[in-house]
Parts: sequence; structure tokens; C-alpha cells
Amino acid sequence: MPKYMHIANVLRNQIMSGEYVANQQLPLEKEFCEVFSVSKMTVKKALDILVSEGLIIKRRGYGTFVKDLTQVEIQRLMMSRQFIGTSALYTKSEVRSKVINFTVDAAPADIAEHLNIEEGSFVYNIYRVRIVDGEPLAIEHTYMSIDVIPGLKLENVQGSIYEYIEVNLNSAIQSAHRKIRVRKATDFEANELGLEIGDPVGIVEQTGYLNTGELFEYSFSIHKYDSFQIEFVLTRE
Amino acid sequence: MPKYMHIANVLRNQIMSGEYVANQQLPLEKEFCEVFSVSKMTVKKALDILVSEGLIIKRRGYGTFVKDLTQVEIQRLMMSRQFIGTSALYTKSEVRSKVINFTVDAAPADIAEHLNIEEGSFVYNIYRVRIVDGEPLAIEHTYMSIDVIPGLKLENVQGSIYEYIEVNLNSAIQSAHRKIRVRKATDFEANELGLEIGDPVGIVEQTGYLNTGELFEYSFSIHKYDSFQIEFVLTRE
DNA sequence: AAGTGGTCTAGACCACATT
DNA sequence: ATGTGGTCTAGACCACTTC
Repeated sequence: MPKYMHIANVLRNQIMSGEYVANQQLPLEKEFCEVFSVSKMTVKKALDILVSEGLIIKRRGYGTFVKDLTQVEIQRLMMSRQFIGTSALYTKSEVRSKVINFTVDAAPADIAEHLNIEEGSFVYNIYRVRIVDGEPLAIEHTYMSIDVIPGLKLENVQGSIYEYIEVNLNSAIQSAHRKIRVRKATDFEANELGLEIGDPVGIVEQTGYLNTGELFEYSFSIHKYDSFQIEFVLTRE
Repeated sequence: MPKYMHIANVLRNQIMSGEYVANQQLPLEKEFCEVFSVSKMTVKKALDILVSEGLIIKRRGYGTFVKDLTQVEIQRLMMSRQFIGTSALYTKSEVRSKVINFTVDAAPADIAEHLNIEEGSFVYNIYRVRIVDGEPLAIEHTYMSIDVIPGLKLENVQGSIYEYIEVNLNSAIQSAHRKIRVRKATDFEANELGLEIGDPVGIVEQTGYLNTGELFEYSFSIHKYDSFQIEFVLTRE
């Protein structure tokens, strides 16, 4: 593990455990250099991680401080350390799938555009109900080019597609671009998710990229409103 | 402007303008060092900005590449360079407010907890309908400690509270922690937003921090479903 | 004036990926 | 074997804040 990551871990634990409390000034960068026997750049990199996680703030010419965080907020921040993968929206639960459709189709124009491939190229067309701890929580519509993700089988679709990619293709998911919206459930969606017609649903539209930069997935998922929640931290600059 | 930011800007423009296209390998870090006459660390910092923005990926031992981005996606990424401030959810539009309530109250237990202050401390209790381009799009409930944000007047509440903080208090908003949910509109909300009762609404719960690390705001806002949209990029590691 | 974090360098060495 | 990006250093200088 890199030194800066180790230092970030140590300080994160100290903040979480209350060793440094809300609004408290942290030791100076210079002092951390001595404590950890590293250079200034390394300390800075460690502290910048904690800034991006929302735990601390830095003021040039003044010092570094723990944010005015409530205990509840600290717990929340630590729990929601960001995952990728639609199933990872529901962490620490058993996720399985009821497969409604799993075919290879010629991509229609709009799907081809979202996947950055030619219209008519073959794509997996995967339609699943995602079941978390026995309860249907989301309907997920996924398209992937067969050229980018070859060899996908029904058993993979019933479980985790992401696992298939990481294990069998020895590739990895690098990033996901997401768009969140809200609308009313259609009759079909309401039926599958155990809702009334017109009840609210959360929509996640996602484009996924591999660590090669390749666009491998376009999906949108419809989420039951009472179990849908997304958290994030925005930071200026 | 720091060198790394300048370099990031130059490369971002080149990607947007199509000078570097999808999946194309970028020049090596070493080459950028010569082109811009800077050291390797500076180039790396510039490229890391573009990684976090979702434009490129880097592979150790192999090179740096433009992501397999559609033109639509590139435009979207550039438009949604992140803002802070609830009104900034609606960029480039005229935002004003109908103030339903603006009082100073003793904080009830739950609000005090969210603001990390003692129960019974005085807080602004601000209840506004946010009107974008003449249309009511959101209801916003904001609580702020009068100790942290002194001197707030009705005219500020009718306009932008954030502007008041930045201009009059010479302070700045450093970060915001957000939680997104979905539910049905109440009768009151439906009426104010021009919806049917039970129609979907998006909920944004937000805790805001100043650049001093102080928690200055707890708010939650109820958004009309057909104009509610949030975009973000998730990156592994 | 003194002291903070921010930027930048020139170079060393390392971990990883391809050929 | 070669070459990529990743980490790290020791030190310089800068921008900013407070007192």
C-alpha cells in the first residue's frame, strides 16, 4: 500500500474514533512529515483524500481542520464509500435476478448511439428484476456489445455480470456515468415491483466503462421509491 | 492559474473539439513534459483532473487514452461541471423564491442534531418555493444557525442565500453532503408545484459546510419530478 | 512579520503491462 | 527487455491568512 494511502487510513480512523473531533485543528503538514517520516507532498496527498471524502477542510495560510460533522454524518460517510455497479447500490445484501429477457439483438439506433457502436451491431439485451433479500427492488435493462463482452451466459446474467467481467474477462470496470431521474411507474413496473400504478420510481441511467476506456454497458434501471437512496459529497474546486 | 490547471484546460478543449477522439492514445507523460516544459508531477496532476471528470483513463505500463465517449456524453460532461448550491441544480436560468416562512425559532431536537448545535439554539427557519423561469419547480426547507450566519434579511431569502454568505460574510461554501430520495408529493407540495396528489417528487437532503469547516446549513428540498435530474461520474479508486 | 498550505522541480525508484 | 504510469523525495518558491 502506498504511504499516502496508509496515512489517510490512519487519520480517517482517528477522526472516526473521535481522536480528532469536530472543528479541531489537525497537526501541521510539517508535523505529519516528521510523525510519518515522509515528505510534504506525500502528506498533502493523504490529506487531499480526506478532503474529497468530506471529512476535513484545508485553509491555506491557516491550517487543516476536521469538519463540523455530526456523529451520524461520520457513520454515513464511512458506510457509503463509493462503489460501482448497479447491484452495489444495495451493499451488504443478497442480490439475485429474475431474468425476463436475455437475447442477442441487432442494436436499434438509440441503443447503438449510447453504446458508441454502429446501428445493427449485435448486443446483449438483458432485462432483469433485481431481487434484494427476497424483495424485488428494481428492474434493470442492460445493453452490452457482444464484441466487448464475449461469452456471456445465462448463469452470469442470473448472478453478477460485473463478476463475470472481472473474473472471466480479466478486465475491470473503471468508471460509470450516471443520470438520476424520477417518474411514475408503468403498469408493468408497478406489477413487478409490488407498487400501485403511478407510484414514484427512481430511474438510474448509466454508461459503464472498462479500465481500457472501452464503453461496455448502457443500462437504465427502475427503482422502487421507498428503498431508493443515493448519497454523495460535493466539493468546491 | 496553476500550470496543471492550464494544461488540463488545454487538453480538455482538445478532447471536446475532437482533436483527440474516442479511444485514441494521448501523448506520453514524458512528451507532455517537453511540450509544456513542466515536470512529470505537474503533467500527472493535470491528467488526473481529466480522469476525475470522466474524459480519459490511464493504464500503468501502457498509456493514457481518451474514453470511448459519445459526442452527446462529452457535451453532457462539460455542461454539468459541478456546482454547489441548491439553486445551482438549475443552471443558467432565472431563479427566484416565494417565501412561505422566514422566522427565527428555537431548534427542535432533530434539526439541532443535523446542525450539530444544542437543542433550543436559535435557527432561521426558511420555507421557500423556488421558481425557475417563472415555473415553481421545488419547495425548499432550510435551517441555519443564527450564530453562524448572522444578519440574514428577507431580501436575501427572496434571492440567493449563498450570495449573501459569499458577499456579506466574506465566507465561502466549501462542500455539501447530499442524500437523494424519491417519494409521493403531499397535498401541500402537489398544490404548490402544480402536481396531482401522490405524484412523484425527488427529495434532496443537504448538509452544507463553509470553508472554515463550520456546518452552516441543513436543508431538504422537494422537486417536481419532470424537471428533476442529477448527473455524476463514479470512478474506481 | 510569521507561518500556513499550494505549486513545482529534477530525479530516483517501483509496479505493472506489453512485445 | 522495454517502456508505461505511480510513488516519493528534498528543497525551492509562492499565495494566502492571521496577528
